[in-house]
Amino acid sequence: MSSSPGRGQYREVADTIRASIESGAYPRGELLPIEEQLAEQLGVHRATVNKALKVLVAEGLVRVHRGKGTFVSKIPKIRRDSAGRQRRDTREEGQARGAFDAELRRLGLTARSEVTVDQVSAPADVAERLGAEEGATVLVRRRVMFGDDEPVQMAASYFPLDIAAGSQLAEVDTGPGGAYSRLADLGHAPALFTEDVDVRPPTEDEARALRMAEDQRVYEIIRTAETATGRTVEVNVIVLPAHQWRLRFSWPAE
Amino acid sequence: MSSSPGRGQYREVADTIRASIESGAYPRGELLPIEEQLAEQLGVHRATVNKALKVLVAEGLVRVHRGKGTFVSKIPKIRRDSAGRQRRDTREEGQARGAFDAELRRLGLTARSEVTVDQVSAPADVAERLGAEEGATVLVRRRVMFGDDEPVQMAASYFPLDIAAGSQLAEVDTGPGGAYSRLADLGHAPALFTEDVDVRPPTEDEARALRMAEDQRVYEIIRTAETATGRTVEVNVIVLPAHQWRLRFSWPAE
DNA sequence: GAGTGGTCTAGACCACAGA
DNA sequence: CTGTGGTCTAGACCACTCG
Repeated sequence: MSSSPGRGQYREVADTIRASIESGAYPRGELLPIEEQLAEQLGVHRATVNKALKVLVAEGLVRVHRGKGTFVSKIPKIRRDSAGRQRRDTREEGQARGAFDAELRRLGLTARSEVTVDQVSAPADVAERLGAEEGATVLVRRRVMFGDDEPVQMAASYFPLDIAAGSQLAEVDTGPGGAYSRLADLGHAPALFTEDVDVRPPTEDEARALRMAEDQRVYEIIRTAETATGRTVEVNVIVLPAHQWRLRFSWPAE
Repeated sequence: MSSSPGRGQYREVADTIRASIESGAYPRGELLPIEEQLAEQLGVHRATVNKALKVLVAEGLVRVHRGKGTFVSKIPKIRRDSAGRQRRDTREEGQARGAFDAELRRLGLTARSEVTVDQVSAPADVAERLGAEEGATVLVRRRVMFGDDEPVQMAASYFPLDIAAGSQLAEVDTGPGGAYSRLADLGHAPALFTEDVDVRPPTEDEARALRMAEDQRVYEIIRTAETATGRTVEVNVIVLPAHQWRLRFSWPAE
């Protein structure tokens, strides 16, 4: 490794390894050489290689399994289209679910998700958005979504009990058209969606559940659905590994 | 520093320093003690403090000026509302500009921006979105926005020459209502907006211009404006330090 | 030139995975 | 038990800022 164009030898090491990966020297899902070996090949100390690999981890290009080694990532960028034309096309079996499955099919991955339904005391910010009192009991539908058995999304969707209790929203399968169709059936059809998007390091729980490193980032998307009368009938907290997703929004002018 | 709850002593060090900042021990804009001193106070090596500070930099809580020291950040989260109700309220002097000024006023910061106008050969992705040939000449309006003299946004807005050449879009000041009003005057009123949102490490240029560290992230937002006839009349590439911004989108159901 | 952060090497020890 | 990455200390040198 000669001297540096930018600063930081580790950046140059990162560039070299990135180039190797992109040239196909290490295919998707394959193991990289161990750090010690890379260090020797490149003529630097292992700590420098370690730092370089963290750059690539941050970019989402590689994935480290401690004790096993460093792998080239399998998952390409997943697209999420929040509103607009594509939504309608993929609406067969319910909003997010149908779109997610279609998108993963497009990428050649197998989609799977795990759903649980519970009643919990609403977190403060959720309660506030629902216009409920802090600590009020609400229905929560939690979903973890996988692509080829790697977790790619966590979501927790909250509904007011007076609407959701005893309805199909409290069942694992919400039926045709998904949760929004059920809300409509119940006389609370959403008329306006709002999403607040934030980017932050994952919490420790999130890092574990989504198999992320601490120097990666997640999108935290908080979606609210309001009826025409202005009542908020759903708050959905969605957490996505930022390096795996691209978001799309569209809306009419004026 | 005793043993760790999570792993990594540097995380604990980061927590300690974060707590000090949040308790007000180090006010906004003030210098932290130097790394050597923090290391001594906390009984760890300087390299460990350095790593801990990188965590706080990643979160946007502190800002490092090499050779000067480490400061507590001055800029709180800035909100950007892409569509929906708030847009109309703040539309006095043109879209983004008016909303940006209003938001910074709300935060008690002084807004300023620098605009340049040029004709350039369109980058490949911009050309594609504009439906132009690669390398076609287009008009570009570049803007850097500041809050209290810290850069908080870069944007490059591209227009087809056949629409923009010789119009007020080629002037530094686009006049009342901003660029979209001028497009409307010219018979190309935008009817549909689309934004693609991505998160990535800053390029070296971006890191310099936005005074960011390499382990921070930017939002890259690519906005396109289409007329009712389906022609794309603007492509705007917006780069924001991710830790400084929260994005909001809203749209009607169906 | 002195102060301050950024990085590198060297070597050690720890934690986790798998045979 | 061995292999692999994660981190820590120690000490050094460099780059940038400011007087």
